[in-house]
Amino acid sequence: MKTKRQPTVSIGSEDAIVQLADLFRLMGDPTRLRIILTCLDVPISVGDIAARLDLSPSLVSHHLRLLKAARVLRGERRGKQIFYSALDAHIRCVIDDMVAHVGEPLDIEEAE
Amino acid sequence: MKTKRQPTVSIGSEDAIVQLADLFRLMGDPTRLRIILTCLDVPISVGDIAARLDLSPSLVSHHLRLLKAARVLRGERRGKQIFYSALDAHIRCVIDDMVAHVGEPLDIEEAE
DNA sequence: ACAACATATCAACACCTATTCATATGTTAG
DNA sequence: CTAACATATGAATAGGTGTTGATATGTTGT
Repeated sequence: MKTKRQPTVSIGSEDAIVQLADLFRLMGDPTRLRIILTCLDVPISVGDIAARLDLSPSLVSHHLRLLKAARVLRGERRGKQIFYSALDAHIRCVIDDMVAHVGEPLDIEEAE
Repeated sequence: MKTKRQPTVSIGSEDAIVQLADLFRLMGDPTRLRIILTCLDVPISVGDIAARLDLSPSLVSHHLRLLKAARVLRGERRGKQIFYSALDAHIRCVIDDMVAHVGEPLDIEEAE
């Protein structure tokens, strides 16, 4: 019996790795990561994201298209505006795990 | 009482976001992600990584430098060879969560 | 219908980065 | 010390990508 659970998708597959890397790359841009974080709490419109993060609506929309295509966020039309929110809770888990990683890696010697 | 635990690092900070994005960006390259995955199981030398992934030792070394600097992997010299392994278990958690995300996001309509 | 607003798309540029090849550093055995 | 191996580093290049500004699409009101 192994302690670690079997992953849902076989990691060895080329396609799976590329798909995973695509998602990580999407979160690897500070602007896009900010947009993701802004959408995690509550659905928010494109204009409000732009205003809160001090970005042009055009840029926000560009990033939202990528995030929507990658199924990180989903957009729901409500009148003129479109409200974006996280598609599921996994992204928050991923971010929390990474925050935990950043928070405590300083127990090894820092030899250079 | 909130259901979600407080993150270890305040996400709102600019530096924290950039640091997180840096880590995600590192995992956002398929070659680097493959290297990370190869090191997760057991410490492995640069040459063995290159051989297993069919990459040049030079390229592997380049990526390992970045991953070591970002504290994703650690290198331990053993004779002529240097064995790389994950610095902590968080990276595996991050990947597992992302795999879970990839595995089950197909419950919403796929309208295009 | 039109006007006003919200969002999306297009093209272009500047910047970054992954890869390759050559070379350097470091380690062990003889 | 030299030779052979393992890894690291440097420069150069090709391809990718974030950002901007202009324009287009879509929606609501009058």
